[in-house]
Amino acid sequence: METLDALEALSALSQESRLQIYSLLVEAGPNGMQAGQIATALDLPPNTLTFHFDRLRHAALVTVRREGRSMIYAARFDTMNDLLGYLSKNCCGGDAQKCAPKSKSQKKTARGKEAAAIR
Amino acid sequence: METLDALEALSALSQESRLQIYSLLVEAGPNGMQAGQIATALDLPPNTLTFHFDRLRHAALVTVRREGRSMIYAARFDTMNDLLGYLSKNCCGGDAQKCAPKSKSQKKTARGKEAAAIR
DNA sequence: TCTATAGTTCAATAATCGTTGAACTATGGA
DNA sequence: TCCATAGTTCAACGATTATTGAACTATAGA
Repeated sequence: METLDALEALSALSQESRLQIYSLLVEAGPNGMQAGQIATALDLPPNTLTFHFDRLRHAALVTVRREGRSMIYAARFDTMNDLLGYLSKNCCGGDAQKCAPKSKSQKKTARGKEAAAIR
Repeated sequence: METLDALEALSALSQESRLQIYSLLVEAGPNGMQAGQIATALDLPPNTLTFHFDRLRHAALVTVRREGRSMIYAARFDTMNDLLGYLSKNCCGGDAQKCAPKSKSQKKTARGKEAAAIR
């Protein structure tokens, strides 16, 4: 995944309503969910919802298909997987240890340092 | 990690300059980097840089300490690790398979479906 | 003490983003 | 064909965000 794609995905997910929408769609699984169901669940007006869906769609985080009168949105798990890969690669360097949770003894040392640092 | 913390981290990383800053800091490792070095590397004025550092700091993605006249910023790997955990848990559901890359045969089927769907 | 270096703070501005209301399109059923 | 349901489009508005210039604070060295 390229930096610009990651940036679009991060932007799409960095908004409360959209993160909620996306979470619902992930729970719903590959079959997706009707737009109206999401509107009800999150109490969002239909035009606002369309706006957010568009952003998620442009970030390749969801797909849509029509089914009768309903639009069915579904999460694109492949993109989330790519994003996780990007963040792990570009934000943890080659060294996976850097991102790994610290062991207890290491944690203690780290805490001491952190306490001294300005946050 | 709570949803609101994840949202703050995602917002902090969803901006080009900040993602670049964070990447540099990750490369630099636990010892961090002088603010001035980052300013030079990314060609950003000092006040703009301070603004972005503040957002990264509030999202708990970096720490600062003073060293003589320089401010040394460093990535907080623990937070990135928490964010990856959050995204995996809340965005991949209990079923890690959902986020896992598809096998070749599955990919083919999936492509057919995707082609029919409106993006 | 004086000066240079390294960043921060603050107010102003421009750009982007999210929400809303009103009008519109698409589909299904009577 | 007419009506109801399900969403989309578009323009307008307010809120948030990023950038900039100018003034300021903190530290080091002469």
